[in-house]
Amino acid sequence: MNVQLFDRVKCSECPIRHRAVCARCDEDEIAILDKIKAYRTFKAGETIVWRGDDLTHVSSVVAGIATLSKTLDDGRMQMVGLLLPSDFIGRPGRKTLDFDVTAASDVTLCSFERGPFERLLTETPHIAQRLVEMAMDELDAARDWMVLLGRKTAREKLATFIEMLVQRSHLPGSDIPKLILPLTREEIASYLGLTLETVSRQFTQFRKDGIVEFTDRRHFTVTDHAALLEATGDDADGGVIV
Amino acid sequence: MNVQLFDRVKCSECPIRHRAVCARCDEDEIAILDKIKAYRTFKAGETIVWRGDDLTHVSSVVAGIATLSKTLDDGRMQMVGLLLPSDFIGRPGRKTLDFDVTAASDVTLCSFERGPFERLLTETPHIAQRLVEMAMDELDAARDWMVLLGRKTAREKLATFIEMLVQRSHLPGSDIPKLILPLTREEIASYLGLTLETVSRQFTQFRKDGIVEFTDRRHFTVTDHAALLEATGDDADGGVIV
DNA sequence: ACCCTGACTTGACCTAGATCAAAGCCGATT
DNA sequence: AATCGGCTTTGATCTAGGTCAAGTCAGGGT
Repeated sequence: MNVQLFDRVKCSECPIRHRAVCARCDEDEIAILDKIKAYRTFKAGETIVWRGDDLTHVSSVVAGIATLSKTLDDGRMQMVGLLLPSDFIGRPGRKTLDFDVTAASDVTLCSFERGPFERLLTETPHIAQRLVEMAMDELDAARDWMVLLGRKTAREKLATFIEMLVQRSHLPGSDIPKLILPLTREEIASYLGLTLETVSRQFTQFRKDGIVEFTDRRHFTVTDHAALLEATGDDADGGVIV
Repeated sequence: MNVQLFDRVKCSECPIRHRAVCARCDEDEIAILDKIKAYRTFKAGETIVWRGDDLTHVSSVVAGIATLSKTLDDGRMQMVGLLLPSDFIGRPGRKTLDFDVTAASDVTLCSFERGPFERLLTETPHIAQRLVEMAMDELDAARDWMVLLGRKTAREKLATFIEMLVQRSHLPGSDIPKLILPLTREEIASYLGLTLETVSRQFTQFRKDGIVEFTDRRHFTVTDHAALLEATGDDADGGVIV
């Protein structure tokens, strides 16, 4: 993904136009955003926001993947969120974040200065509404993750993680889930409350079970989606009765 | 807590007047709420809202304690939130909840019918703002809990739970934390991602370590608050340097 | 007073996943 | 093409916390 390229993209052609914080905006509102937005990019591994730092910008992720994580004094780390394209960084009424935001891959953000953006919020209910909606979705996701962290086995955790990738990257048209693994084993472990060794072992098991197939370390396909769902430990059926 | 009593309480004398969803309302706005509110009570153990059920009312907890919990098909359960007085049940733009809400003790709610309340929301920014603020706080709490569930030891989990009780029930004036344990060992275990036996063992350990002292099963005092903080595993010092 | 009953404690044992340690693998660098 | 340095895999061992199984305790009802 080329920054310079993105720099010239109009909102109307933006890949996340209909999912991001601007999703509900009409043409006039988009025109305002278009004027005050600025793309920013971060290399894989760079920290986008430090916990507690003054948030100069709020942003939408346009491309790439970022992680939200918290660290205990002794170094133990827990990821508390994963940002994929269209996800938002920043919160109404907060100047700081209580976690680090890190680029897991190269990341392109569509950013707004916080001050102007918050002023805009008061005048543009479509943005405020969408922001609240997105925050509510995050809260739901956080609670699902609490169940995963508190009660699921290592196998169930990894299955749930893979299924989440399928859900989030599966475009309604296509049907063969060919996936890119956006995180290292260590990062996945941090997300799932496991160690990297356990994650690796579970991947191996899924391979042996014929549930996934790797082409290389970062690319794989789900070869048995039913078995994957079964392995998540969640209410498996979405209403399908045979 | 007597229902009949509460039925006659004016908002202006309500114990949660300045912390609940109505916290920012002025006298005129409160007058409107006062007219459409209704108290409802639930006995300990009763379910207040079933996951997925149509939410007829939204409510603030006035007295008592309620739990939010999710259950996996095979019965494993994880609490995903604890509602204390002033906490809110219901969400802007949602007709259902994705978890069960259960009365852990006898509970008194201040309820509004969902329809009228949501209409009110659009006209009363003070309520909408406060609701968003409270949701954001919940999201923060959920993320802290993810760290607890994913990375903390049993001892750290229980210490964090007790410290949370201290924080939430410690009125700024008083200074001897004499606490009521609002949950059974099993419920605490469900909240902490542990088993009830482990919770019991850790309580015993804290007793032996002289950190807490029980008068009976539900009442105790924190006798060594510094040691309690130390045991939580969090950044212990709130800036205090000796 | 005396059961019940449900909540709690304690002990013995077991296991999933952590920890420690050693290779493999692969892309980047020279 | 050889070396290097991050990842990743795999194996051996350890342990925190789960599981199973007795008790113990306290309060409420008859």
